Amino acid sequence: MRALFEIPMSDGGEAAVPAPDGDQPRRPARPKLDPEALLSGLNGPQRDAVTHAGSPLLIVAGAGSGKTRVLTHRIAYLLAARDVHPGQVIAITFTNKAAGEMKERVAALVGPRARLMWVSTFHSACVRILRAEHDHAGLKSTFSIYDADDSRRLMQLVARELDLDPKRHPARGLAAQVSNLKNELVDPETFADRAKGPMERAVAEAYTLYQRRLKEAHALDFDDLIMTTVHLFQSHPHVAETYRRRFRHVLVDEYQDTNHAQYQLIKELVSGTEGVEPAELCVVGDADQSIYAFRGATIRNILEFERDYTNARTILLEQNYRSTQTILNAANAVISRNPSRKPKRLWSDQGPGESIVGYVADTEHAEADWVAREIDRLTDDTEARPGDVAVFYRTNAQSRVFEEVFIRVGLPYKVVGGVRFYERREVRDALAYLRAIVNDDDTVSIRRVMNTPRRGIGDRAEGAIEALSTRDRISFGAAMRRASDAPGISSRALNGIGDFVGLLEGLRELSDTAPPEEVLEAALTRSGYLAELEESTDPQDAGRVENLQELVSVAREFTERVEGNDEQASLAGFLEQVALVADADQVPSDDPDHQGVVTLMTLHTAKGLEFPIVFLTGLEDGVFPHMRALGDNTELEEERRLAYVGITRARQRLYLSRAVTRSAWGAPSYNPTSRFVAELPEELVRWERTEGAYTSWSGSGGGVGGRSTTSPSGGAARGGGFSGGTPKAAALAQRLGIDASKLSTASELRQAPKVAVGDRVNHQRYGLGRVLAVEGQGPNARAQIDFGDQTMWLVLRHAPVEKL
DNA sequence: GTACTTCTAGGCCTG
DNA sequence: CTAGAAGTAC
Repeated sequence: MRALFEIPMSDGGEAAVPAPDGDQPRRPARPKLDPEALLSGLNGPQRDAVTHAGSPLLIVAGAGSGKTRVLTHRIAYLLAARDVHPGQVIAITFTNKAAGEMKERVAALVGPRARLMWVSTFHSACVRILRAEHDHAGLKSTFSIYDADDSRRLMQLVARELDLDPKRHPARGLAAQVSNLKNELVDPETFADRAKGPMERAVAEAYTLYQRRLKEAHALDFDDLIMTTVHLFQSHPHVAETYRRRFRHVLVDEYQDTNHAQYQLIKELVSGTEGVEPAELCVVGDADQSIYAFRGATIRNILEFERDYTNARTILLEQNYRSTQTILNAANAVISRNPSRKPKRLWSDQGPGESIVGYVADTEHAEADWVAREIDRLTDDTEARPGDVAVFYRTNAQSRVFEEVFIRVGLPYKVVGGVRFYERREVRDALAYLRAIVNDDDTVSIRRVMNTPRRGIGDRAEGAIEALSTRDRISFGAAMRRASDAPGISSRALNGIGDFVGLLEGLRELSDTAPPEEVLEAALTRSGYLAELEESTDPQDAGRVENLQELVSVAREFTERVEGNDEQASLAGFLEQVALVADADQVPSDDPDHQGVVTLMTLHTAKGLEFPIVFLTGLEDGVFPHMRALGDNTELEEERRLAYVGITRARQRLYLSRAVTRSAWGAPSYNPTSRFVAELPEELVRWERTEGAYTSWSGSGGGVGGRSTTSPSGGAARGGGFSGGTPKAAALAQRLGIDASKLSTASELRQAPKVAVGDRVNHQRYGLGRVLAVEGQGPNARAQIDFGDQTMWLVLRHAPVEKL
């Protein structure tokens, strides 16, 4: 990593002159950056937001109001008109994608100098600070970062150690509560003091031990990254002062999504100390788009900004450059139902545009049929390409029906969400190997892979090692090296442990000289992990091998990129990169036409995106708004904001649909119309079909035959899958700044497997079978397959069948 | 007795 | 789909 406080010469060759504050008279502008040019093309409020100087600034940016443009131009303006040095700017976003985009757009305005700014997510910024100040924070520089899954595993160990009843205190729940406490900056001692009742006391105990185990493992979980940084600033004022001196301009995007810890972090950064003036703060957000309360975001941070920061100025951006006025009217109507909301009304000069179209289907299948037919009509009329269309739903489970129908009619699509690349078991296993190599104290990672693949080390042996480590107060890794001292350990287990210890040592040695991708490959081959997958007959394992290959390429790209910056490619650096990238965001590719296929995603995932055509589906009370929100006004308001987010994604056409009956958990349920539909002014929506129009023609998905499109494999993914992680890997690669086109796309498109009579095949649902007959060719090929208990004809292109 | 495999129950809201 | 339980193999 680059030295933290290096302030090199700017690209123009001019010496950097840090400006004490913003309000000084203008100097002659740099020749390349004309402040006036930065303001051209902006509307009034946007201009004000860019030029405002001095007091804290809140930019309330409605959906589609040009928020990123304002932010990037403001940064450029600071440099151009106010002589701010880029090294004095820190801009914080929530996703890596947003950070990358902002960096790019600022660089386009101000040139390579942009590299001197910190533009990063909260988590990345904190890691950067903690790595630099690790000795002050009591950490070793190679600390591990635990994601939610690692946290849960550690919590499970802790809960077992404390003999907590797993029914009353599931690890998941404990981890969630601890996460909430950390987001509130409540440390274990404080919570233990105030814990009341057996439930809270159990949580307090778990939190205390969990935190101790984390420390022993030299690991931080995701929430720790923020909390530890805040505590570091509070307990080491001189450290805080260093950063306060450096960052004279603090900008925060998506401020409505900040939790208390993040709020406090910002507060620490911008508060003045003796001899240090407070930094200039600018936050951007939209309370109406706050949809992350469930993970600690608190809308109060944005609502109370003016109270938190005296002299604060608020600027409203209400002109929308994305949607038609009809769509905005719908959005305004829905969101205005939220009480105690600050008034804001989006408007557009694009005119009313198309009417919103509504549809009431009898079943969820009929709903999906209608969506497919409508997309087909739009594409046939060349009003849109599939890539212009997005289908939104409340929960991931709802995607299944759409996938089934889209596969059947041959409509190409992709699902965004679901199991992410880095969440896949094989990827996590591989990363656990790497973490065990880097950090010998990382108990969670060591325990994860010490018997993967099988080495004959079972629960009993694991317990014996743990007992030894407790008894002799040594780390789990150290105890493993002295396994023969562990009482009651079997010789079989001892052999396996010996193998594993030797393996790690060899890999550790290799990692001193070899780049990450080589260490990774060595770990996978030497451990036998790869061989086991390659020999497996389970068709899923082929995809796993592919995913591991992707991970190796990701590592290789990392090495190449880092070496290009004259930095040493370390394993720890790679792990850090992956840990941060693997966090919260999974954002679809930025491909201008969205890869030419219809995009399916949840409403939460849709935030920040836009599509010419949007289908908002499942508009039923109990589905959207979600059942769990129906009885709670606060949650209902958040659901309404979610509706607002969904509606405002649409540029030209908005479709609304619901199903009268929908089967959930096997049983059909009848849900009333979503209350959000009733909140729309009637004249905005043209209902193509309403309840009571029982001319049911669902089921056939008619009229879409004869296509020769290739269906993406996404449909098979959810059921346990054929699609490897390739699309996700591509997204990951993109976020890592890697050329995704270099990644294999072989598994992206599902081709009909070529089979002949007598071949053995594996069907995702029906299992092993033998081909009895084949008929037709190419996309139309069908095969008769004997599955033992039944025989059936299947269209090979659609059936989740794999040749063995 | 230990490790490993198979089975089934419980779970899904959203990142 | 994942974790615990029961069953099987060594």
